[in-house]
Amino acid sequence: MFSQSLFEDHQDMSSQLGFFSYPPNCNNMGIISSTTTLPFIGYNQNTLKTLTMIPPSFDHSLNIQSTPDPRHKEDLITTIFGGPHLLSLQKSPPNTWAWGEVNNESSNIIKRREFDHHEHNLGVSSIKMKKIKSSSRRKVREPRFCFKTMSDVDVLDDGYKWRKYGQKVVKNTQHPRSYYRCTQDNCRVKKRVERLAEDPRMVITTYEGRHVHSPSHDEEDSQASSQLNNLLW
DNA sequence: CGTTTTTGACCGGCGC
DNA sequence: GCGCCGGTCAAAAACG
Repeated sequence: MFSQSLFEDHQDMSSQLGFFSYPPNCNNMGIISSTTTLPFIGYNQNTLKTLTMIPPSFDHSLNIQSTPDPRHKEDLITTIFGGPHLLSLQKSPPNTWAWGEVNNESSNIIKRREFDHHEHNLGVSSIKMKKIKSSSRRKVREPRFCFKTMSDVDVLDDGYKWRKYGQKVVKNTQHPRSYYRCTQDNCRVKKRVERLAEDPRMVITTYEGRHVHSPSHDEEDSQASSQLNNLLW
């Protein structure tokens, strides 16, 4: 299972409300923050598609669905979080999935429902809540989202075009961290990629900021994602 | 020849 | 204030 400390070295925890992992049992993990975000992820081995992000103001209740990805014959999971409350998933008894509505002030779960795993076929396996430190005013940060993937390749194809602008060896690790910026004009989104010190088979990818444009697909790519974008926007 | 990568320099935040 | 550390810059090299 994942521990929170695992990620404290990799990203700012101040806005973190929880994390989830996908697929279940689970080489992939996302951070859920109050300021972002909800990633929309299709996962297929070495390819990860982050298709869209839901703006924070998106006033919507939780909507989770799992649909087959026609290209990859693997499940695609949709998660939408938004509105005044953050909604989240939790696996409590095995094979039972629950979502809770979360009070942003207290981080307490104020609603809780459960439903059967098979009925809804969800891919989210766990979520854990963490209290937000609310005291000190801090510098506004671009929303961040990070996950880890078991992968031989460092840079996963996410549909966007990136230019590397730096590389750094970080303390107590043998693998360097790489810094990328989105090549689109006026788009300031960055990502960084590194291997997990404790397990170099794992790649950690962190995105920062929101794209001001849609992915620059390579020809074949657009069908599924545009359908899904239509669904969401 | 335009674009991307490489890589040491530079810079700012933070702890001491 | 100083040194460490992580993030970014930018000139040169590499790439296609």
